Amino acid sequence: MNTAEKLISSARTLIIERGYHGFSYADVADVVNIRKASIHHHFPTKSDLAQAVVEQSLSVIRAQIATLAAGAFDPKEQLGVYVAYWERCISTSTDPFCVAGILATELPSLPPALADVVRTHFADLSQWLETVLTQGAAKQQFLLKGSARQEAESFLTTIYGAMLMARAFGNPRLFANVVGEAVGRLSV
Amino acid sequence: MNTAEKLISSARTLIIERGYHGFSYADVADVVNIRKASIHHHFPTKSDLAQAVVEQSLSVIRAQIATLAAGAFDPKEQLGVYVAYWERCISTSTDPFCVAGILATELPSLPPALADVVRTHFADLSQWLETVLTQGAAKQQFLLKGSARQEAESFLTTIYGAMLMARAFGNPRLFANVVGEAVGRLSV
DNA sequence: GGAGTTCATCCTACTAGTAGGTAGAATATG
DNA sequence: CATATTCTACCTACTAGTAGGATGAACTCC
Repeated sequence: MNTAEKLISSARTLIIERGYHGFSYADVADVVNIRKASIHHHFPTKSDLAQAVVEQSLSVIRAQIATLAAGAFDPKEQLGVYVAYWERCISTSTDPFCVAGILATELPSLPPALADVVRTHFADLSQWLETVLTQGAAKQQFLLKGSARQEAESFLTTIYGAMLMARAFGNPRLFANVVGEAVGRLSV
Repeated sequence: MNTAEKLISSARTLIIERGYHGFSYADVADVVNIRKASIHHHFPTKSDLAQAVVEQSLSVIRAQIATLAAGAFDPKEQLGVYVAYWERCISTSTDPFCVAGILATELPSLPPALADVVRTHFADLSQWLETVLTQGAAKQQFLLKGSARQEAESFLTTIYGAMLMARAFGNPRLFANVVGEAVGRLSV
């Protein structure tokens, strides 16, 4: 892992723990063991650093969307992998929150360029989910009560709400319980 | 409205917009039109001020719990009032988020005393909701698929998740849509 | 192949500005 | 008078960001 990657990684962890306004270059410098000023060589501003963190997550989502466009995939399996990913993150407490979720809370006070990336993250994520649900319904894997768009919004509400409630109640298992029920409701 | 109340009110608005780490005494001083140092007379520390904000919300919840204990109440109506309150807050953009929800996101980085009040807020809120659901099920107003505790956790997940998604997607109507569906699922 | 040059990286030392908080005097208010 | 409230003035610690230099690896050119 090169320096830039280390900076992104530690910034990600810090944002998840404390939010954008809750961490500083000094914190990152301590973790990566580099001088504060050196961070500016890689990321001129704090917003740039945070943007890089979100863009890293975004690239994963975009890769998934590309897989979808490529054709053959199993919608139910894709949704399962997505849910399992977060269940694992939260139950093991390694990055127990989505960085875009934390930043979304702070959206009105974020630098405009960073806010844009966060909004793009949710736009792309919901587009991916909508496609998965549409394709899954066509294959009789899912039973949608409303439009794919509505169902995607509801499902993301559950995912992000459950992250927040797991944190509020100090109970990582809450996530798996609540999300598991939502998946069950979606399945035929 | 006396000075302390003004301070609490503006701190509430600022926390909702920017989070605990995103506002300062200088911001509050600007809004209330008072010197920064004068705030310390009413609230010695920033944590004290934020605690007062959460405790104000908490007292409303506790009043509701007391109403429940007193006996006669209509569970379905109580839930309707709760949901309508937030729908109004979010659609009119006057305090479009629950202050405890914002602070819950920041929980790991909050001063311990403040974190305690936030956790108490969620403990009391879920207790209230659990009672409402239990009583409503007894009166055949609600149909619970799991335990009242599980249903309360799921419902709060929807409420707080929908607040977050409404902010992330910049669409206040998302809240009413998603929460409305959750209420429908609960109703007989 | 050696000399000069460019470039990325990281450093020390610094800036202006803001953070939360304090001391003590001035001013209201009962 | 006494108490509550607000003020000016200040403090220390920290913020993001900058200036300018040291190091060393890679590239060019004769």
